[in-house]
Amino acid sequence: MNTSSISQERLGSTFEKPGDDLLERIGLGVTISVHAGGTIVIEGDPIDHCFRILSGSVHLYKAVADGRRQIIDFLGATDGFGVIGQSEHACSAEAITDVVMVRYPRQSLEAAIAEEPALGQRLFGMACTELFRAQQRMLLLGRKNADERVASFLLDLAARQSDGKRNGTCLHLPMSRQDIADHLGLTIETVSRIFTRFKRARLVDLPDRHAVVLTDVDRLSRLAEGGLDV
Amino acid sequence: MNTSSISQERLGSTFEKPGDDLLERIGLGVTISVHAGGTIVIEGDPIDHCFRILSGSVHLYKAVADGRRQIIDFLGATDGFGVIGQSEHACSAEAITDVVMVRYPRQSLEAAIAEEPALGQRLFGMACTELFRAQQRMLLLGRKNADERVASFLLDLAARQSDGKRNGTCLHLPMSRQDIADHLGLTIETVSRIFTRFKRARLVDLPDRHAVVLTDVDRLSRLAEGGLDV
DNA sequence: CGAGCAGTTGATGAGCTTCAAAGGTAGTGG
DNA sequence: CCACTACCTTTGAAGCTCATCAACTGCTCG
Repeated sequence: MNTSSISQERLGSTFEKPGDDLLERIGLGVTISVHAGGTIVIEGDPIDHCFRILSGSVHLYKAVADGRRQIIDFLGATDGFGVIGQSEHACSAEAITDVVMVRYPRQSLEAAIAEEPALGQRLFGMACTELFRAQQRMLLLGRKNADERVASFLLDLAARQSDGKRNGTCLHLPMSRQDIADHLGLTIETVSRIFTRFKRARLVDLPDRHAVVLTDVDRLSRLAEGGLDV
Repeated sequence: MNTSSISQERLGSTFEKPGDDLLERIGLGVTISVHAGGTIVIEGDPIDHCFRILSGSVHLYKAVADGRRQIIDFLGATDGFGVIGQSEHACSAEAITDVVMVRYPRQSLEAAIAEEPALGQRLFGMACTELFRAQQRMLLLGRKNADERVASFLLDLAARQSDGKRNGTCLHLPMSRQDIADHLGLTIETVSRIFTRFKRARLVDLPDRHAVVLTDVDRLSRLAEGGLDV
């Protein structure tokens, strides 16, 4: 796996979100670069480090022996993974694009938490948010049809990425159609067909393969909840 | 909702698992009884209390407007729910059987955590375990077929309920077939058919509707991972 | 310019759902 | 104690959604 190159630099002040000063103050992170397609951790690895993304996109996934995989989540700048409180990584992590991130030795992080309870609370909050998202997605995977899944996916992306879900919002999709399929429990063909159908129905616009413009958020929302057909 | 009756008693010493002494020591719980079928909390309710089950079974679920629902998890004795760190309950909770549980006022619990960091760490650990289970189930819902889902479900139950997955282990299923279906993203008919097929294939025995005896854990395990047909 | 990969589109089919009905089980009241 | 009722579960037949297989398009990069 020669896709990752480690550059031993002290963490600068690249963080933006509230609470990040906590992580910054510790000053124990090391920045790492991983090229697109590179593997960061593998499911079952012992958790020696936690990661925090500075730029680029990552996906977390679980796989079955015969090649099927389920993408658990897509992560972007300021997101972290490697939940301490477990001994092994529950998911594999792979870079979708070139990625720069900070790596924290697990033990140092745990020591920092012991000294600074607010940091522990923040990590607890992050775990709760992840849990909430996971539960949403169980509903999606267990009980929504293909159209509802794709609509939900787009709205979820919008909620996380831009400042709100408004008509005209342009989403950046760093991941491939296959990634989206593996996230939604569908096949690449089904995802592709639904994208074009959504476009014909003027729900979205597709300027290029990595961009989606939401043109009718209202109908998309109703569609995501099962109250509409296309 | 006249299904719940509150009996104001101080919490005794009914806990068993490690770490429970922490909760016990606080001494702020109030025991509550809920009859089978009774609703405990509804998705979206503000989180005023956290709960811990003493006896009986509960399920957590999320619903879509048109009646579809996804059961997020089944809970039994010593399990808790009502994750603090969120403002609203992410799921509804309903009693499957008559249930006795302890109710903790959220604020008191948060105060207790501030005084006793070990308690916070324990809750953090519980959230991480739930997250891990949620991720497992996303793989199940997104990428496993019906047979694999049912096999995985039985093995998961076995791992939680008894002391290990051995041939001859007898599982108690307090929930209905409909509940199982809503947990696995299937219909009640499909679940029923698979149960009888598993029985014919001598993977399990079904003495009555609320009991399953695992008669071939090996094959069941291979089946759950997709390495086998029935 | 051509090779190769990602995505789209079409035709067919499998797996699960839906609809329908019978069989069991538990709970109720005479 | 037994019959009656209501619900849960099982079983069967038909239908639909999405997967699979296959061919084609278009973009990217050497």
